[in-house]
Amino acid sequence: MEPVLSELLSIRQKIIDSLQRAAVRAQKSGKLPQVPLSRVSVERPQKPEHGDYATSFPLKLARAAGLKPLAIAEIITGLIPGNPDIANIAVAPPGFINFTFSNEWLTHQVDNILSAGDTYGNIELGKGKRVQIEFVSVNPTGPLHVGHGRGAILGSALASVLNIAGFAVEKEYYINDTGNQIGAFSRSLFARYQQSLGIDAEMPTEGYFGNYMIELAKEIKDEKGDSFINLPQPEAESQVGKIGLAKMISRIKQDLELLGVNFDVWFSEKSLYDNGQYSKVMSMLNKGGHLTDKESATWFVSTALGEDKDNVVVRSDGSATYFATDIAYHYNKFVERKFEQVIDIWGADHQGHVSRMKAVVNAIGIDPEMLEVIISQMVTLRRGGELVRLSKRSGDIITLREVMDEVGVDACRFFFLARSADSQMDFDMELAKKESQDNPVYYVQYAYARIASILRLAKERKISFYNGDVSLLATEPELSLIRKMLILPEIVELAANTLEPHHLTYYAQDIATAFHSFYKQCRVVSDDEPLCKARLKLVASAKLVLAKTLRLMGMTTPETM
RNA sequence: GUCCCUGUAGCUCAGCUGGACAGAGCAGCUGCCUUCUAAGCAGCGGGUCGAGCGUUCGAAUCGCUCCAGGGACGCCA
Repeated sequence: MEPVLSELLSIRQKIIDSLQRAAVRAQKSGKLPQVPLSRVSVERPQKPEHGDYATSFPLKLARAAGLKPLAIAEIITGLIPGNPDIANIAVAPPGFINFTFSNEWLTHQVDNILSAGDTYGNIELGKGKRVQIEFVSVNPTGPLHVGHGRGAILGSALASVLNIAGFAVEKEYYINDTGNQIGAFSRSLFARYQQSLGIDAEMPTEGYFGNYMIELAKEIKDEKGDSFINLPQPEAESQVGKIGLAKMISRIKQDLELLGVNFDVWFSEKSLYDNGQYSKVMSMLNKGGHLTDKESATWFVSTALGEDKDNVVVRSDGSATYFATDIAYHYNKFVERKFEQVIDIWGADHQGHVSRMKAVVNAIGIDPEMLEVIISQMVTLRRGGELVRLSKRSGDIITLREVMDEVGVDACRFFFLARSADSQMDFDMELAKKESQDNPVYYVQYAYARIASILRLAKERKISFYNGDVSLLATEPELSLIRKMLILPEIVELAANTLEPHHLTYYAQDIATAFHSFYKQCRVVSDDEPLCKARLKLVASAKLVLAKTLRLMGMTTPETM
């Protein structure tokens, strides 16, 4: 599908170009001294009276040029040729130039949005660049909790944004299916399995004590009977562990699907050993002089790359650390699969891992800039103000599943998405439920449902509006709504550039506000047939914009509420 | 001790690639349902943007120093 070039982004570029050319022309004619011209940028003014776009270019130029900013603004403005799309170009103190779209251009965008349809909001920022985004990647040794939910929602929304921003995105879940914790998991599960058969088995001290392990063991007992107790213990642990692991993974998959999160690839850590890539990258690092042996273990010499300490990659017992397989994994991403950009979303507890991972990426000859790590900060779960522990190893936790069941998937997604990954968040379930009446989630969806209701009525009355004349849209609420709808491509651009999908939630509320206000002030289905048709076009285009935004956030679009 | 994140209205948070009098939701207070959904609209009140210094024509935004909260510093992942 070929993305439709955004009219908004192209008119923005035209404004920038016209400013640039006017400045050059001013210099040629001697009105402006020959000083280096910085790159012109335009921004969106906060106040509507300052127009649709504004530049502070004259202010930036003033010092070097030795002229008053206002004078420069006047000179440049005088040299910008007329454009029917721009109704007004105004100079404002202390030296801004403000541009206001013409109503003709604005209203025409309604038709543009309608013809773009589902592709409205798509931009060509990524130019097909191959991006891998890896997130969640929770050890399959326990159920997902709310912190994982946050990462999952962040990752899936970011992937959607990057996708419509023109990147070739691949979503991946890295399954830690080998190593220490899997061993502990298997031993714990086998102990629980024996217990479920009435055998007095002892849980390993490093084991997983959550109730889900007891249920899991019982499930295996019910399905497979007592056949495993006759095997030698290591064999039995391994087999029971394998079954348990598969069950855990499928449970995680189900929870994520319920949350509206899915992956293109489920990548097995174990496969890195099976296909030899782990040994390959280790010998590569060794050849590069990045490894050293001391205290009978093998270390990655990160101090040589500016880190404050070295890190073990192979333990004295010969087993690989988590860091070591992560090196192989990133080698696989960059070298074997040739991703041009890799985004990892990790929890706050992995924050110390970032710089050594970048160092190692550098050591295997990859520009560390190609690896982008987003740290999603902690979620503190509360219930009526009381703190709920999140530790996976100790007993009972509130799972993501329970939270989803209690507050609803849409609300979950919106709440988690509404905060930037950088800030810790308190998630009080009682509050989330209590506030659900006056929730921003419903506010946005309600706007959508109202739109659907209008279009239903129009259909009932058999009003066809394909030939509506959008130039009849002239009142303030109508034009404000159009202006808000136009921003979507810029929001997509912003979210993709900063990797911050939380902007979407604020945009969604903005557009809902503009619509609710329009709805209150402008009757759509009426006897004034030409106006009715024009407004139906506006409403239909608003539906597209709202649907697109909600879908990007992974939320549902209810036709009625 | 070192490193990372955060500190903006009573509460939860946007804004932070410097720009025009600091924003939203919730909570509080006023009004508005004979017409497409009042889960809505219109309005009011509420902030020394943690503190200080600096850079700049201009700082919530950049730099430095403090203070406070959270997290990380394992041959765990």
